[in-house]
Amino acid sequence: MHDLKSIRDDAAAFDQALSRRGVAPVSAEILDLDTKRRAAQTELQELLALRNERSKAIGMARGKGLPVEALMAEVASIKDRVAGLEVSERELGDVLETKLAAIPNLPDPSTPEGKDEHDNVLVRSWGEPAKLSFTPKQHFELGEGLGQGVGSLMDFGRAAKLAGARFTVLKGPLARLERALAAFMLDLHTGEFGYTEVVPPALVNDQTMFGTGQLPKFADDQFKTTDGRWLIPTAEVPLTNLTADEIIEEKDLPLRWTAYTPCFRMEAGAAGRDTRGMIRQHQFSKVEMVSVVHPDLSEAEHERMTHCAEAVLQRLGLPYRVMLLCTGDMGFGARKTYDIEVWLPGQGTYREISSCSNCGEFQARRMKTRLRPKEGKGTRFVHTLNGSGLAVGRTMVAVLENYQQEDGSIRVPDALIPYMGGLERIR
RNA sequence: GGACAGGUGGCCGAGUGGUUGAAGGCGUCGGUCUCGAAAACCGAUAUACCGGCAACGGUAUCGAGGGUUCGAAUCCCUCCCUGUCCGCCA
Repeated sequence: MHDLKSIRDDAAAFDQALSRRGVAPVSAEILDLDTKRRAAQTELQELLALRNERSKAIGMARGKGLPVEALMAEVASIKDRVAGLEVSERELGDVLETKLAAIPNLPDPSTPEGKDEHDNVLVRSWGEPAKLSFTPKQHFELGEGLGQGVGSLMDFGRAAKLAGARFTVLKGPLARLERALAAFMLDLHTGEFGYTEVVPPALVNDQTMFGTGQLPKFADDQFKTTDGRWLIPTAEVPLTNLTADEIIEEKDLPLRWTAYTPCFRMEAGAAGRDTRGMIRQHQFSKVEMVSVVHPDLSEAEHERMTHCAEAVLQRLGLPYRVMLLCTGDMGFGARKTYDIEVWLPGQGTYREISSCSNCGEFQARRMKTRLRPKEGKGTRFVHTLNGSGLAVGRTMVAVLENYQQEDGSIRVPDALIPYMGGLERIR
């Protein structure tokens, strides 16, 4: 959500920043609505002031036993005009809100301009893709080769029977691998990086989805329940909204939260993409990191958070690269995003496994999350950040493909062996 | 799901139609006192928006949204949430 004052102050700069994202100029329309709404508001408030003043006078006159008929007639005439102005002020305000709510965040100056993922910029890479003496398999070939029949460790067929396409059933050591990965990630983020573990609701209301920017624009990407709630597409939604409608003391910042939750996505626009395997599912689990920070510190926090996500891959020995997303590939609420892409030997390519975004005050304005500074008066909007630390399903894919052996078995990464009850090889 | 009781400022809590943004207390901040601290005393202490260069003025907000009224924290309706009891249940 954008600050009307900032659009008023420099409409050209606002439109220019939006144009970097390929969004057509909107400031003229917004400012026109804003002007009309403020005019209605000012007139309304003047009338209300008059009404309040006269009403008080009625009360005082009554107290003194003086006649009040003339005053009452005057207030009655004000009332009709108030009703009309209230309607037009509200309608103008609603239109304005609707327009504003659909405008994406402005890109940070350091976000490169570009059309799509081809214009993303390589920031750094870590690890060397292993040179294998055999032709590596893709994760689903490996997974489906483990176990047989109803004992299959990675079972897409029975998942389809239970729920349809884009679901997976994991069993035995692969089911445990999912749990091991999640526990390993949570231990790292809580034990070494200062995040507090949270178990949030996986179902949230409209307001919560609005706060982080999923609504109103992206309703079609979400699952909605019959009682009007939404299945979270990411734990970013409940974690970030923990601070909604709050004024936080500066001394209590930064807030750093992590949660392991299922995530649900329609994948409406992804027909035909990643149809095999568990890269793109309607349900997947993810360990998410969220930070709520003082506005002056969000850039540093963004770098820090990205390193926290990278640390997971480093300890698992999985090669990756960090990409700075261009304006055209960035999400609705972000002003700057790093994607971490892990090397998948079976696919012979890097695939996204984490996305770390600085949303600036964009979400804070939608949520009404402010901070009270130690010094000085008033409040400021906080900055919010979120990042995957990491997508658990995709991390499993990466482990399978990078640790595969020629016989189709999977070596367990050293860091995970304790979490696997000492198991060193999945076969 | 049923019955009852509630939802007031950072917290506790008063307030059942009139000059109440809201008594009182606690907390917090500033000051007096003190070598310093405690205590005591004095003062300050919500948010958003509108108008204004500013000083300042105004509007709204007592869970949310409607309604009644000249005027609503106070009366009516709907919804949400909390508590207690009952039912059910992982």
